[in-house]
Amino acid sequence: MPHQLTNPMIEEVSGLFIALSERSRLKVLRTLLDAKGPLSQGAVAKASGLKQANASKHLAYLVRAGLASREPEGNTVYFTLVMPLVGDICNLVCGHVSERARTTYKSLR
Amino acid sequence: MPHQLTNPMIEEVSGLFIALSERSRLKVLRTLLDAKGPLSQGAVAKASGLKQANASKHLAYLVRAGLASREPEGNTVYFTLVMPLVGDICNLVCGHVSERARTTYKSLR
DNA sequence: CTACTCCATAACTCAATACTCATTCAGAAT
DNA sequence: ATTCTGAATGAGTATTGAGTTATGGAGTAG
Repeated sequence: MPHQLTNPMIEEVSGLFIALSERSRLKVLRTLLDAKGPLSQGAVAKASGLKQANASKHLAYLVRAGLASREPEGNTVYFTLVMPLVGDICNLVCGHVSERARTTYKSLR
Repeated sequence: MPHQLTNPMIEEVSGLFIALSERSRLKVLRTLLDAKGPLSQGAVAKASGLKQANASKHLAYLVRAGLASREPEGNTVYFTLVMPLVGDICNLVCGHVSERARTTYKSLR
């Protein structure tokens, strides 16, 4: 049974997609997705090629959006992806994108 | 098997999510989703509460993004959703959102 | 031809936000 | 106490994009 896209839902859905629509944030997500465990902010910044302040903001953003969790430990702060949705969406969308790429490629031959 | 979020893919994925992250565009999508057939631009604008010029831009945007198709017919232009992805994503995300709403609600009692 | 409808586009305004730099703060180590 | 490291935050800048208004074009009806 398909879900209905009600007006109040549009707010939330929009928020979620905004969180997922930014290149830098996607890099952070990929980093967290690859590392299956928690990563410190520094590690995320380094792996995704962002500066410290920027990574900090994007990570905070993801936490606010409910996509990541934050756990301080001593001096450093560890972030983990809140899995179910992100993985599913990535699979779905990446599948679609590569599918489309394949089709486009074929149609150009 | 999970798909890999490669660097070039990030461009595309980002573009797709940007297309899906705007309230007005989501309203247009919902309108097209509800009407299972093609809709004229005017009909879309009216049903989604957007002004003509604005609806025109968003529809053009969706076509560019590969989410809708455009078919002129005489004087008017009909738009249709390119289904598979949009429906799937909506189901996935709407399901997640309503799930989270339910959880939040419960945790507040 | 004229008038009307439907759509696209340009110019503009305005708000949002990504990025950087600099600073501050907290915990750890010496 | 001082120093060092990891992280958060504020100010400032630049960019992006949504929305509106107004105009032009293409098709249709009268």
